[in-house]
Amino acid sequence: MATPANPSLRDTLAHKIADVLRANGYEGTSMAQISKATGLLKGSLYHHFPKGKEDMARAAMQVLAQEAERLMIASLVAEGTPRQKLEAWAKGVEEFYLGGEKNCLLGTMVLSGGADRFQSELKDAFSAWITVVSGVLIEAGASEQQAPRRAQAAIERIQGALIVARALEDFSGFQQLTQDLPNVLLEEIDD
Amino acid sequence: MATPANPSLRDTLAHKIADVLRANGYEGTSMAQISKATGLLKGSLYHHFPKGKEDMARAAMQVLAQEAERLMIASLVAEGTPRQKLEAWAKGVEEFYLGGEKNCLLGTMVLSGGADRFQSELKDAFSAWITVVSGVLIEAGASEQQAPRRAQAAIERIQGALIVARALEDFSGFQQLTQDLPNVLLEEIDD
DNA sequence: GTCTATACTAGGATAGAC
DNA sequence: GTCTATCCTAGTATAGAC
Repeated sequence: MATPANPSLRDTLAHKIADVLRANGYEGTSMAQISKATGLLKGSLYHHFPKGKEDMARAAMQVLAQEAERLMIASLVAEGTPRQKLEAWAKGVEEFYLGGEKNCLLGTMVLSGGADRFQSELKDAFSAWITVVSGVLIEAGASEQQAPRRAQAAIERIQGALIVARALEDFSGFQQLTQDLPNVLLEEIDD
Repeated sequence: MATPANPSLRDTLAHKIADVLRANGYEGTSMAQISKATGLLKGSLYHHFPKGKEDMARAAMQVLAQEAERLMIASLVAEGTPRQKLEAWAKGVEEFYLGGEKNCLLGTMVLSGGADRFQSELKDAFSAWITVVSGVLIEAGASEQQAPRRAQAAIERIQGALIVARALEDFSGFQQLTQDLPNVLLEEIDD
């Protein structure tokens, strides 16, 4: 199951680790911070993540992928009109990133020294995300050429909005974005 | 002058350091990497940047701000129609980020552990950038409410496109963006 | 202005007791 | 499964010769 009712301890830890990584980046996160965030001392962490920090980051990416699936992707592949799906998606985006206050772990990894280490995971995650959004746009009447471009543009905008919001210490731009997303994506769908 | 004909050694070093920081983030960049990139041994670097790594990062941000001024901002405040300015700007964006292959130091800082340390600089830099682009949009007939939002959206998109391009190992999306930017910004300017 | 040498800390990781 | 203790390296920074 994507989100089990009784999450394993490992998953619970991974979730806390994900929070630290989202806030500080891969190289910017130390074992000491992880220890503090999880309440486990260093030695104990290696019991759950034998390969150390890289292992933890991978687990963090996995649990967040599950949460993203639940909050954002699921609505895109559910029943409903394209507009309904995109509106549910936008709402999930808002929730997943806590109105812009939590960074995207993927984006953070790309810019914080994890790009080489996790290249294939990052590529796959973004590709998959673009593909699903693109599918809804095709369903809404976009051309096979237009749809993926438009989907990628939307995801780019989300990534950028998170950065700019954090820099400006003003999250209204991100919240504005999640409100506008469905309309922007469906606008002039046939050109 | 923004870009002196004979750049000081410190500026030359700062530029090389900026490249490393753009690629690896603040916490992801070590003195060893900086030493290799500049050709100076650690001890020598402290002669030019007494306060160490933080000093170097600040200097890197300054020289890149100058380069950004020259390549991107200058055209926005020069003579010409809004469209001409935005087209020159988009070309500068393409050049400044080397078609998407070089990250934005500002965005990188935000996500790689430099957000707290350089908060005020990051805020000022993004604010200034948004303001200048917004000015051109107002000149093009956008409302005082619409212009800054649209400008911020464009800058968000640039930031996000850099991340996604790097993750996908495909820079065509970024290049597409720089081509479309002027049209997107001027589209339906009066709503 | 650059070098060598060195100090010192923090970071990641391991072994083994409980 | 968590702890303590320890190892080792890499990290930042400093002092002082040249």
